[in-house]
Amino acid sequence: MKSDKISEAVVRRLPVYLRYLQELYKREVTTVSSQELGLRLDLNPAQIRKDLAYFGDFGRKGIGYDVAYLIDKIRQILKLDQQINVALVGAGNLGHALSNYNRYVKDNMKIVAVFDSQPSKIGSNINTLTVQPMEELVKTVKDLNIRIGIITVPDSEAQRVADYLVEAGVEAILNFAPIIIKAPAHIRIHTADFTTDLLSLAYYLENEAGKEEEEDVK
Amino acid sequence: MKSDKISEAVVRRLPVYLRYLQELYKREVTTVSSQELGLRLDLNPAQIRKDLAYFGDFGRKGIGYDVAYLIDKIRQILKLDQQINVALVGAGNLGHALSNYNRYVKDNMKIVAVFDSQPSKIGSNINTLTVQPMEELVKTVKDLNIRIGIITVPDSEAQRVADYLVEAGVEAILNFAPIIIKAPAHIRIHTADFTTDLLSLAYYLENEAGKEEEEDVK
DNA sequence: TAGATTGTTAATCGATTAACAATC
DNA sequence: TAGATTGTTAATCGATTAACAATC
Repeated sequence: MKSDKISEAVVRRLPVYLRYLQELYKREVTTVSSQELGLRLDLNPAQIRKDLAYFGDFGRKGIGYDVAYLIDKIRQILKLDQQINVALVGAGNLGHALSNYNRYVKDNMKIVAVFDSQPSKIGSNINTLTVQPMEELVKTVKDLNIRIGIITVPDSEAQRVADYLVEAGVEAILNFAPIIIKAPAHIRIHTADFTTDLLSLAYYLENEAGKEEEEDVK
Repeated sequence: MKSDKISEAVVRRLPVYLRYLQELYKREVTTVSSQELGLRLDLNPAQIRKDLAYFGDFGRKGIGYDVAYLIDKIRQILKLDQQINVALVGAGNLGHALSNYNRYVKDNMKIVAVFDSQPSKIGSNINTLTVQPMEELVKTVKDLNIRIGIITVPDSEAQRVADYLVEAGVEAILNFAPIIIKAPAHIRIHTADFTTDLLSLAYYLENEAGKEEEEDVK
């Protein structure tokens, strides 16, 4: 077991492991090897073993990993052994889509409040939650011990919403607006920007037949 | 100018550059340095210069980059100088959210068809598009020259939908289902999995005060 | 000319992978 | 015991950053 600083790449693979382990658990598979995990998750088995070894000796030589035990351990590492309350800011289509994930997430992460600035949205219901006005954000975040904020507002509002969330004491932000948000260093920000994913896909398309690229001659 | 194989990391930064350049263009800024770009985008200026230099000598020493010219060049690199047709499979909330992005995307990437397997959804309208049954996917993709597919169906259907898309001749897939999809090597797949983003955020939260971690003694 | 900034090489840093002793 | 598989070290690979000559 080591205790270096864990790299972000490692941390981002943990939820991937967790998800597949949960699937195995449902299928009543009790043991799994790094080999099998790697095959299914398109990862190098050595990498998986190394990732897990950062946090402890979870496996058994000659046997593999106990599925239930490893699930427990990863949930502890990710701090998902306690309920983590989340605020969703922006009650548009994307906000709706995200709030639906509440039911799937058996992972103790729960959206407990939804905010929007549009008067037409305020007071309406999303699943079991009522959309609150932005003015209540700071108070509600404090009252409900909300620790993570999700931003699904238009780009132009994203930075302002981030500032509110920080003011309210949130520790981390998941930002869906395709802009770089600035916040104090102790706030963890992940940007979930699918326009980047989509546009970068285009690079890998075949060039259309018949289309000559004249300027590449040089 | 080089012509090595360009790494994925580089390609994924191109849309980020493009977006900010477009913002500068709208603000009628004509020239920008790697310094300024780096500051705004939280990237090392040397990295930005290097990224761009893979594709050509776009800047001018002592001056910087011409905004309009660089926008043009990046759009060419990303093949966004031609219209790229996209199919959306899954007309749920997430699908709705994505289809809205059509209007923002002045980038020639356009969702031109929407599919779903649920009878209740088929025939309904999303913006200007009518939801089609899955059975029409292969034919429509061919007829409309659709080159990219976006998957926003439940996990359990995602692999099957991917298979359809591949059969129909799509060249790339953006997958929102949190599973690893298998496809032939020539198909480019990007996974946009925000549950991973969200769960990994939890790792960076402070440990709750008063909570002793007994098992870390060892 | 002096100041600014690129394009590019070399140095550094970090992440992935291979290999294997330990051991179930 | 023989086979399997971990945990970990060493080797490799790749990406980022620093530095600077070229030049606008």
